[in-house]
Amino acid sequence: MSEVRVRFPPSPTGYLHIGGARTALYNWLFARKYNGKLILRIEDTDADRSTQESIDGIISGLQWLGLDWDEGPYFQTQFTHEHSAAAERLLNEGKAYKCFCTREELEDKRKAALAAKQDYKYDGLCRRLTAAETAEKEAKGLPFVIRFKVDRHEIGGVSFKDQVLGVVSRTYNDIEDFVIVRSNGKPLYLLCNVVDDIRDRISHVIRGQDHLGNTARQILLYRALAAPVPEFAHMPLTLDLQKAKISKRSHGEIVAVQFYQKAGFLPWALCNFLALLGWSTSDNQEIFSRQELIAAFSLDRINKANSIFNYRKGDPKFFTDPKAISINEHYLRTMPIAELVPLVADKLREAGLWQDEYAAGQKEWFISTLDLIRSRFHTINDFVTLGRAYFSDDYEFEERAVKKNILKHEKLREWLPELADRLESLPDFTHQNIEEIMRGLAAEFGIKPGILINGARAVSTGLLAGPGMFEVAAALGRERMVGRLRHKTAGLYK
RNA sequence: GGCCCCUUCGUCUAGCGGUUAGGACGCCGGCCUCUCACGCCGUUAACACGAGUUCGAUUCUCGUAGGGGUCACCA
Repeated sequence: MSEVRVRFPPSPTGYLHIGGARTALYNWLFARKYNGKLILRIEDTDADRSTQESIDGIISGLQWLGLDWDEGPYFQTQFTHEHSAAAERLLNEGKAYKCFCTREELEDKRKAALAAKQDYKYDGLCRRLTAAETAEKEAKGLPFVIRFKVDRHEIGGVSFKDQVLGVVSRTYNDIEDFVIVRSNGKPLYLLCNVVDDIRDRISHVIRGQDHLGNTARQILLYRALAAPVPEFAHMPLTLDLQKAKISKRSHGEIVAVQFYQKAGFLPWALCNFLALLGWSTSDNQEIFSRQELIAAFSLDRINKANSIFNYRKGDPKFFTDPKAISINEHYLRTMPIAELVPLVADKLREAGLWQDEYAAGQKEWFISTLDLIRSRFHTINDFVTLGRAYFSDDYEFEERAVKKNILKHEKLREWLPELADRLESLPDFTHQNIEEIMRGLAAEFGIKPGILINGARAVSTGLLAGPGMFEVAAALGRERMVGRLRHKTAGLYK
């Protein structure tokens, strides 16, 4: 294979959504696998809808995901003259023509065709204009668009071998003379895209299947411009549970990459999940490091069928596709703890819970505490919510925890402060010693150890569930543990 | 409606003529246990339908149905 050059060309009309991110990811994987180049090109020709905010969002989203590019960002509007020149060239070579039909005329014909249940395609009225007629209309100052002249003499059509779909064909008859330049002189997407891909020497166009219908027309353009036609790979689309294409408009932030960033996802976990949405290996491996995924990725193992992004609106436990969550959890508890530390530190800073000591004198404590609590967390946000009691004395009490583990046993009001006394006098505050004390005390009281243990957990962390209590106590430290048992217990009975 | 693409458990998927149709997530159950997770073990659940080709079709072909995409002077 000669030099691999692929591109990701978002139009900056909204945030980066997961479908776009997946397209970017597949392009990135392909480029990295073949030591090629990934080009980022912002397709901002639609001035009305393009915004700087959107551009910033797309770029920061890609950066967060760790998808780096080699060239760009280029901006399509920077090359308007090239697009126009290409149109001019096609016009001069007789491969395109000026069309003076008005929108109204076209609209009427379209409606008439629709009413008669006929398929509408441009009838080629202006294609049949003589040079003199064209000149005359132009002299009158009539506005015109430029249409590409689709070959009408040759039978057959355009066909290409899609890297995902296989051979895809379309007859010339099904392709109308499409507009390549607006009446205001601005070139249209179909042309711009091809001209840019030619200039950027794109070897593989990897994009969504929603572009499948554009491909035949674009191939015609490549040929007319005497440029080599790239390989195409059309990825399946991502649909929602109702099988509608996911979009920013109808699905909101759940499909925005930024949402996952805010929700405490690990960027690579999201990439890993996205990679699996429409692609797989023959051995069904599902967890991949970067290097593994780059090595394993291939276009021909991209699934042909659309996949469904499985999320249930309004279910807090599954606020997004459960598989995405489970992959995130997997990384959360298996990734090297050293890599997790800075990510959690950022979240703690945002929440105002960070202390510089965590990176200095208490570094070892900080690391081991994260390690202790991470196995039951779903996202890194959980460190500042469910994990709050480890970093602050100001934490909430879960109602169920208080009810079930405190109020149910009236005597805990005395037992827990007593436990505090015992713990305070412990020579070494290790979890083994703590266990000995707690079990011993429970025996003295003649109660099941669980009552004392769960009560202590509820008071010291505010939660119903958590890691083993003796380790929790050790992590909290003698001072905080004793203090909480002593001073926070009574208040819970009010 | 025209054109194009697609169709295996609820979801993501493996399978490329002969399999008890496999895995993952979710669900449910169990083990572990101070709780909840983790981990481990197990259960539930699928080849859209109909013809053909074949000794034999989930797999190949053709229909039907269903789904999706696209039909702009948006990208």
